[in-house]
Amino acid sequence: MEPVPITVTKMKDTPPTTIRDVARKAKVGVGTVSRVLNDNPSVSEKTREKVLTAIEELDYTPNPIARQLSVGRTLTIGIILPYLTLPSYIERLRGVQHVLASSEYDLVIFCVDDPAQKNAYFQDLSRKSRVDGMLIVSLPPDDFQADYFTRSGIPTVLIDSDHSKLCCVVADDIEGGRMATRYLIELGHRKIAYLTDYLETPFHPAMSYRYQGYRSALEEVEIPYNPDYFMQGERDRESARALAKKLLSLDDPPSAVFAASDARALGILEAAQEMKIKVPSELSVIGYDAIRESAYYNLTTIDQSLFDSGVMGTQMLFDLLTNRAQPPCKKHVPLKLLARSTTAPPP
Amino acid sequence: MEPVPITVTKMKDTPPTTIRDVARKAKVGVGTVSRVLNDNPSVSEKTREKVLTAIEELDYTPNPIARQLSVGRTLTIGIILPYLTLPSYIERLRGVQHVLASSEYDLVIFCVDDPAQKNAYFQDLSRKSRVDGMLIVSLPPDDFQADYFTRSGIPTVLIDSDHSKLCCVVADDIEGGRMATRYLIELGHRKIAYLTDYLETPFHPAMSYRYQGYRSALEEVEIPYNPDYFMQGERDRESARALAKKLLSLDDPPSAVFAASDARALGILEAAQEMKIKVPSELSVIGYDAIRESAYYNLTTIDQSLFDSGVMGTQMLFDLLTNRAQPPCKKHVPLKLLARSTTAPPP
DNA sequence: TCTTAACATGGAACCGGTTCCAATTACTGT
DNA sequence: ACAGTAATTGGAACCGGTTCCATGTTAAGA
Repeated sequence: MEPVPITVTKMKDTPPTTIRDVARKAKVGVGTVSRVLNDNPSVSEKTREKVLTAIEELDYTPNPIARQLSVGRTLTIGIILPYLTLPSYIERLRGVQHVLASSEYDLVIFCVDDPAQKNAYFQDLSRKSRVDGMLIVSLPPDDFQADYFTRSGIPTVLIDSDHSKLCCVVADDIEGGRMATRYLIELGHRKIAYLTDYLETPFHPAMSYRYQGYRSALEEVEIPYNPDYFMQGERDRESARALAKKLLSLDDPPSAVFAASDARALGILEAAQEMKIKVPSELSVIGYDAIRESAYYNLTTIDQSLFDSGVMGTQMLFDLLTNRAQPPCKKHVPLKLLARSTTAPPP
Repeated sequence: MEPVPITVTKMKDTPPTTIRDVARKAKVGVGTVSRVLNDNPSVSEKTREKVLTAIEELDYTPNPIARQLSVGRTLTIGIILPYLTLPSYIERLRGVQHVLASSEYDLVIFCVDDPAQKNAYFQDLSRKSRVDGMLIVSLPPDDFQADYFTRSGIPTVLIDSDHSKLCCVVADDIEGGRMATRYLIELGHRKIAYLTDYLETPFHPAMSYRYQGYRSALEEVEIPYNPDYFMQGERDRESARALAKKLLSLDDPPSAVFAASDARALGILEAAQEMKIKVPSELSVIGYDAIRESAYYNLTTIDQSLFDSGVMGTQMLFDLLTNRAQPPCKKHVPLKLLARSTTAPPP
């Protein structure tokens, strides 16, 4: 139908304008053109004018790759993160993005779908795509991999995972678990259930730390641990709902549930609703993460500052890049209990 | 506390190994090393062995930037998309990522927070970060900007927006709106409300196309348009809930609501629940987008294949890159009505 | 055994910038 | 007017790869 746009094809074959073309046109040396491009003050106003005119006339655009090669920096940072399904990853990504937007750095993302890919990225990344620095979200490297990062000389920051040799930004998950449990205890609960991931095959260990916090808070006030109140399952809402139903059908059901993630907590709320159990008067529910949706349901939860963790990680990476910091170093993101309306004293 | 890891600093200053170092060590020419690196068959097994050993011993990693400069390709594609808050953007991003993961291309993302930034990216992008191709999600370029993309020679594909000069992957929003409305009509509804964004200041025009589809479906069966049944508001769930309450409190409330997005539809479901209006027996609700959550609530909705649109856009971009296609070209993503359980004949 | 083609290899030139050094020009003070 | 210093400027060398061409080697064919 439409005529093939010949001009486009022609343009592609035109050799691109280089800095030497500009220099020739402006009758100056390439060095001078380069100085103009980089706002070097030692260029006279007259010459600068000439060069700018030539640039304009030739519609010249400097080639960033060539620049990168000669200055040795790519002005790019990479981020490795799990497949973008969970809101928590996205929230952290947004934090990273927020800091980068006001910098001159670009962000290239590597999504990890499966463990094999994780290893591939971890061990082979710098070969294919040179970045000035690297952020890794929620994916703990093993010793060998950590060593690779150190050795490769690429500044690296872990967000939401931990390694003694690297810089990292983590939440104190033990403390978070303790915080949530203590809050329920303070409200007067003693029958407190815990709903979590499978601990034995942890995707990453945060869940088991939260569990430790839970156990320790119980011990503090000498509430005996009741294995019936401990449930493991998939990380999605659906399976949490099923588990919660089992839990609430016990002969002696808990008066409060601590869910290791908000997604699960929402599943519990639904189970309660279906079983006509009133929240919070008959059952208290506390979540973990403070995802956006949690606000919407007025879920009491532990806010682990997801967005801020992205911000902090990126700033830490900048500190590494400018030699204001040296690995290893470790920062904790602040934890905050958001007491909303799914928790109350027991009946 | 911890001793400063001196080794790290030392490493950084070590000049990196180059292809010439390898050539010297293996006692071959640089060309040969390059051929080994690129699996060029015209290298004898013996020489290849020698080179590989040298690479191993020197722990050599080729510099991708240098490679990019000489081959003239960056193996990177860029994506411009709105701030990552809406699930629909993320879903499309995942589609893009899915295709890229099995390719040799990297993805660099540019998030647009505000209109000024959009313009900045649109007009200045190729200067700072050379990419081989560009994907643009949901952000329609004006004529000037479209021209810039054509002129710059960077293959560009629009996803979820449209321009006569560029390649694009779009959903037929008029048809989608018609589809949803027709479905309600077929169920027997005649009092059908429409809940949408503010149409007069459209972030992008899809919403108003859906509205056109809605109107046209009504006309087909000569149902007069009732302005009371038309409501505009913010794009979030909360405001949809408020609007829905107004709508359902009318003297003659609608028997069905078509929401221009799933987020809104969920808000409507909540409003109905609060007002003790049974869905679907007393009220039918249909959404748009088929976000993940919608499945969870069994929401009837129009599936506009968000993930697939990312996939298709990326494939189209590859076609451009390999000259298998020429702009402009246009593809429609398939639309599918997901009849789930929030719709039924009117009472 | 000699010719010829196929194969393997070294290395200069190139990609398009930056940077540094030497050379030129402009300006200062006496 | 002139030395001495500061401000500009040109351009070669460099960043680290790829590619092409000329050359040397080997194997096949007559």
